[in-house]
Amino acid sequence: MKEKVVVGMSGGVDSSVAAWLLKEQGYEVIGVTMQIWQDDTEEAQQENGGCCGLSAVEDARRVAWQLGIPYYVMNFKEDFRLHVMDYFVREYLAGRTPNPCIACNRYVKWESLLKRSREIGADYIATGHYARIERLENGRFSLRMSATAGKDQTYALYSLTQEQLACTRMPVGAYTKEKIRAMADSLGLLTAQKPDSQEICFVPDGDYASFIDRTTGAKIPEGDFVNAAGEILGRHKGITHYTIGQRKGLGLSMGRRVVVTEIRPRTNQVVIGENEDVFSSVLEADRLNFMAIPHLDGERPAMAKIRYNHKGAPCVIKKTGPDRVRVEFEKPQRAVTPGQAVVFYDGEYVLGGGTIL
RNA sequence: UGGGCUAUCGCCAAGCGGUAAGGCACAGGACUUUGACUCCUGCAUUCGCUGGUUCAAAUCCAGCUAGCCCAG
Repeated sequence: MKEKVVVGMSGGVDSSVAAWLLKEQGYEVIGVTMQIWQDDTEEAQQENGGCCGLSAVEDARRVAWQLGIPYYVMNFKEDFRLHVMDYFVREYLAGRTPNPCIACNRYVKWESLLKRSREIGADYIATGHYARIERLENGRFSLRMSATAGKDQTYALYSLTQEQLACTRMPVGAYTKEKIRAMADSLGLLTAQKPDSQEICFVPDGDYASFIDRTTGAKIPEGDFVNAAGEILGRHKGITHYTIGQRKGLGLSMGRRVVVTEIRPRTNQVVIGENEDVFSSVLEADRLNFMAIPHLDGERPAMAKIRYNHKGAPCVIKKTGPDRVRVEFEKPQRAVTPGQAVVFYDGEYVLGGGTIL
């Protein structure tokens, strides 16, 4: 009896090849595309699909047909709205900078999709992420960076639990992006040449601030740009337009590069300072999840990434509470931003991670 | 209406007779399954206005206009 796996198909190259690889590995594969934000009525479906757009369903359906596997579309709009879009808006209004992809992975892709997949008899779920799931000597499951150096997606997956990792497959993690495309090409998959997705999928035009305005139904109020001394430097377009370390789009010509150093939702102020002011050697994080280790005892050295595209920096993690750690970097890091995730690594393996406070 | 100073891209600012630096801002692109960051490209045929001197002026001269400062 073959083991059954549900592959989340986004309509892109990676998940297309993932489905094929699993079939090759002997699984009974079922293709599923998660409908998460597309408006039923909105037919203005641009070619810009992101990871879950319009053409996504058609492309995924065709690939499934090419591979000869059953294919379904599952509706996760409610979960997505609740755990991703609402969270996204809430965080920005609170002056923090959310990472919607991480929330989507955790709540929608793994919680909801896994649950629904089990309901239809699947043993596993799989995705086209560039990461490897491995079982360590200590018996725990962990994520290992993908074989493609510059294309590692473990950062966005740090919140997966042991149970979730145990029943997940990420077949493309063992290959390079080039190799995956080459496979898609030789298989004649129509998604072979689709460009990588990017930006926030539910904000195709990239104007997330306007998206927040539309969602809340109210224009986010303008406010003052101030310096550390409290002097007013100008007017900002609403705190949702900014994040720590940002220097573009400020509209301030101070004669030198100037950046956002702090966002104060209470007073609706955005603090401006020098680039040097935005470097920090320490950070605090909570909402922790551990992978390679069951929990943290005392302290331990590690490499930490504070954003998706961060090379990682050496640090020491110190437990400061039941669900709280203090991270001390060897060297100051630029723009440690509340709301973003900090993910710890031991070599290529994910130790765990949390949300920056 | 005595005296002095200054007027160069949206902002700041080089230039001092030889045919308009740079920075910031802005725009476009690259990068990127988050926001940012970073990188690349673009951005004054023109120097407050009008004349004059000169082969040649943003650069010298004159007048005008505007702003600032000091005296009244």
